[in-house]
Amino acid sequence: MSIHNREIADLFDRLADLLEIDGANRFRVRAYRQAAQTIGGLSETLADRVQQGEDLTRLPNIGEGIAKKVATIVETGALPELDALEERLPAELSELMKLSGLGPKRVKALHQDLGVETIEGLRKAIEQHQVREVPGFGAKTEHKLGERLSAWQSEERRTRLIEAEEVARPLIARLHAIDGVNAVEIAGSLRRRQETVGDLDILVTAEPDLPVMDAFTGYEEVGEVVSRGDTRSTVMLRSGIQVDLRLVPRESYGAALHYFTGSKAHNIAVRRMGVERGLKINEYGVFRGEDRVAGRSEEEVYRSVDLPYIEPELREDQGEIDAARGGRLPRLIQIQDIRGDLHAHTDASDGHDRLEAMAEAAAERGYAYLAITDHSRHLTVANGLDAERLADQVDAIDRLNDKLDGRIQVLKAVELDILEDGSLDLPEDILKRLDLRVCSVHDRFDLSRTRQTERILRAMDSPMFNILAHPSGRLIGERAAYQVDLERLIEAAAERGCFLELNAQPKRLDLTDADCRLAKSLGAKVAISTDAHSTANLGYMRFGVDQARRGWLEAADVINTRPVDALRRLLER
DNA sequence: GCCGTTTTCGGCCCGACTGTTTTCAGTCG
Repeated sequence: MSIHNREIADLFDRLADLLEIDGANRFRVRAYRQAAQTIGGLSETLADRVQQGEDLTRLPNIGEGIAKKVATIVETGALPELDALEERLPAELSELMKLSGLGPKRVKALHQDLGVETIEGLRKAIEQHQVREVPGFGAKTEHKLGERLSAWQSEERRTRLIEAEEVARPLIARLHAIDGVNAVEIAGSLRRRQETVGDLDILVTAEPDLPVMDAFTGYEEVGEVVSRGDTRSTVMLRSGIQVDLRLVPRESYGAALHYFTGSKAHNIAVRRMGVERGLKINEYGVFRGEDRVAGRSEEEVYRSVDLPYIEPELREDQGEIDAARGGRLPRLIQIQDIRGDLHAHTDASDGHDRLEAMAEAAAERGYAYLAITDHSRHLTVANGLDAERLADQVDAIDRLNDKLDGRIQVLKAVELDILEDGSLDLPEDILKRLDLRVCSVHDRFDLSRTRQTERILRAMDSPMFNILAHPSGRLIGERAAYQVDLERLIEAAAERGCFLELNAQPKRLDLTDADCRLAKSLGAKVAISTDAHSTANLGYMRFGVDQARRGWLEAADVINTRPVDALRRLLER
């Protein structure tokens, strides 16, 4: 099996870590990190491209040297330069650098002076008060490191977007309530709508001398005040989420929002464009010499480097700057473009609400259609429907549609299990009575990549197959994706006139942003669906749309932006 | 180590906060 992009990127990240500890040229270190970022963000499988003899130097941040190293990794699975370095420096030192407060210089000092090689070794050194004796360290640093070490090991996980929003909401409200505060904005990865966020970044603009920092560090959910200054403070909430607050004057709003939204790589790229134009871009504005020439709005910042506004979801330095420069930015899909939901359950299987209630709720959202997709018989834990019960539901939907009088169309559908041998869970005669069939894998996640891929491809061969639901099966932070060749599935879907679901459940968000880009590049269209198990769940649609935006999708790339007639035509195979 | 409508060599984003320092290095975002 070929090596994943993520694994290649990790090798370069580890190489960068150890080189940094070793005191190598910092720009060389950065080059490896940038290469790792490029590789990690690719939607195509790099190993396949290498094997096809493709020239990797076409990729940003990949030159002759790194291209050669990638080829070696693909061929042998190893990076010789990293192996050589690990002869001299323990590999786990790069783990130590992940601890907040420890960078390359301090890790090197701990290693050289105390012989610390592992996390466990650091713990012992702290307990024996050896760390405070190392030059550059002191008792206070030692104490803080000890505290962070315990907290860090108990949980080191990113927070899902929906939970981060819930944590942010009351804090935002508290800051808003301060008299004289102009704006409170969520920035960072939450604003970029990344599926998980590491910390929360909040930007405040206010008149001078307001008690903003007091309100922030005094918030009742704060566990530890990590740092506190006049313009920037960091706290750790009791929930384990770190929050950074940045306070700037009103005229810096746009520059600060841009700076604080990131991503870091995007900011660097924009600032570099500034340098080329003789401008200095920081969080206070855009400057030519001493003169501020822009910074009130993000648009101004972009305009100063001759770029159009770039949506936050695109700011990953994954080609958006080039696209902006060339006038090729996508017109990202918006929530208002969505005309219906194609995956929803009722209490006939494992949903909470009745058919009528689901239809009403969808109509209230302004949808033109809602597909009812209860589970099929094989999924017994979800009370899956057999042919008979499904036939009853089909009749019930017909009656309901008559009653609804065109306010919304309820589509007759099913979420059909793909069985282990690739056959579908219900006979064709009942499936033919449906408007569409959403198909999914709910068991045997352990199949080999080849068998899992063939299983789904075989299912797609059936003319009954319309949409592949939650294509990877992952649950963010809980369950990894099953092994499958998604690229082949996407190609197959495009060839056969099938579609891929972007499941909008906040813990699924399956497809990923990179998968969406891959689907678009291979000409496959996507259905953004909530997989709602209650009327409230229909509101998850916005998370799916956000993920699609991160995947550069436009309304035309998504089938449930179509009116119902056009949708029906698309579903004919 | 990468990169170039100025450049194939000489640059490489920018500032805040902390702790250990007597003026700044290290770390972080």
